[in-house]
Amino acid sequence: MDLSTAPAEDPRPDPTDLHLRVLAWYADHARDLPWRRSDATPWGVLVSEIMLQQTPVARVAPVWEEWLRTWPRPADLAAEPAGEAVRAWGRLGYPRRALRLHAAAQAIVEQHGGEVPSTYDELLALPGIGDYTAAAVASFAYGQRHVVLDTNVRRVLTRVLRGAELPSPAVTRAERDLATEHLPDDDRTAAAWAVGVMELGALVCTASRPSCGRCPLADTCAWRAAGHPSYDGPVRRAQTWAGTDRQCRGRLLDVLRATDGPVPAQALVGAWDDADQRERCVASLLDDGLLVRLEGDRVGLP
DNA sequence: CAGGCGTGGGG
DNA sequence: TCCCCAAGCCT
Repeated sequence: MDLSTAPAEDPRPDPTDLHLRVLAWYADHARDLPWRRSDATPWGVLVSEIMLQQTPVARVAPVWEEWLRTWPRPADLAAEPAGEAVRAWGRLGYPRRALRLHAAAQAIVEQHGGEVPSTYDELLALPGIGDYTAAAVASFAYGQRHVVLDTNVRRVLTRVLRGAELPSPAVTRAERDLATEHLPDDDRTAAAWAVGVMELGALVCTASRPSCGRCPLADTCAWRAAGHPSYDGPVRRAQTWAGTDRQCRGRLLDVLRATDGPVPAQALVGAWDDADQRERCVASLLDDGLLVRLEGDRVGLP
């Protein structure tokens, strides 16, 4: 290559080049996920995004299929008691998401005529929908241009553009600015870029053991060029599990999911030995609305 | 804003 | 076995 006529070297890769590489890679390697099919509705996309918050694709897929079969439109879910959503949620984890999705369906019916709203601000106002999910639905379901910053996108951009292994625990202003600078200008390309970078992070540029040999951005990746330096930022405290309220709440709710209707409060005793903790968790589940107390000293799903 | 909130699979 | 998660949100 003749460098004598090349322009001054820009250490940063050309955004358009990144876009083309990611779009081409996605066209060849994207997974055929049900919520990406051409017949998927905005409601289907929204449901998938809520379910995928902290839960792997493999476990979401079958529940999503059944959910959409049962409640193909927001109004179908909104007409049900919230407990039916909690029951159908099964073992996806974080069941408060089921409650919020049900509440979102009701808000969609009451405030948006039963149609999933298309603007970021309207989506953000729905229960259970934060910055990421609002941007994702607006982008994936409605083809709009938004900065979609999930853990996958953050990791890819951090590696390729900043040369670090992992992003900081919380999104910084500089990180968001960087993502914005690299967003394609037009809606269509920006939406394709968002889903493409996410997929690249999920399949190739993974948190552990990334497959740089299969990465379309390998030869422009700052992290790879730097020799894959290890993460040196603040360490997020490892989450304990055994004996926590989270485990206790899960056990308690599992009793209700396993039966059709309400159960005597006494039926929860076998689910957790520590009586104090059990009562505290029952109280918190009641407070969250995941559990309701009924007459005759019984408890049930809402 | 740090901490709470489920679950089951893989290294 | 034990540890680390996996497309965050809310307070």
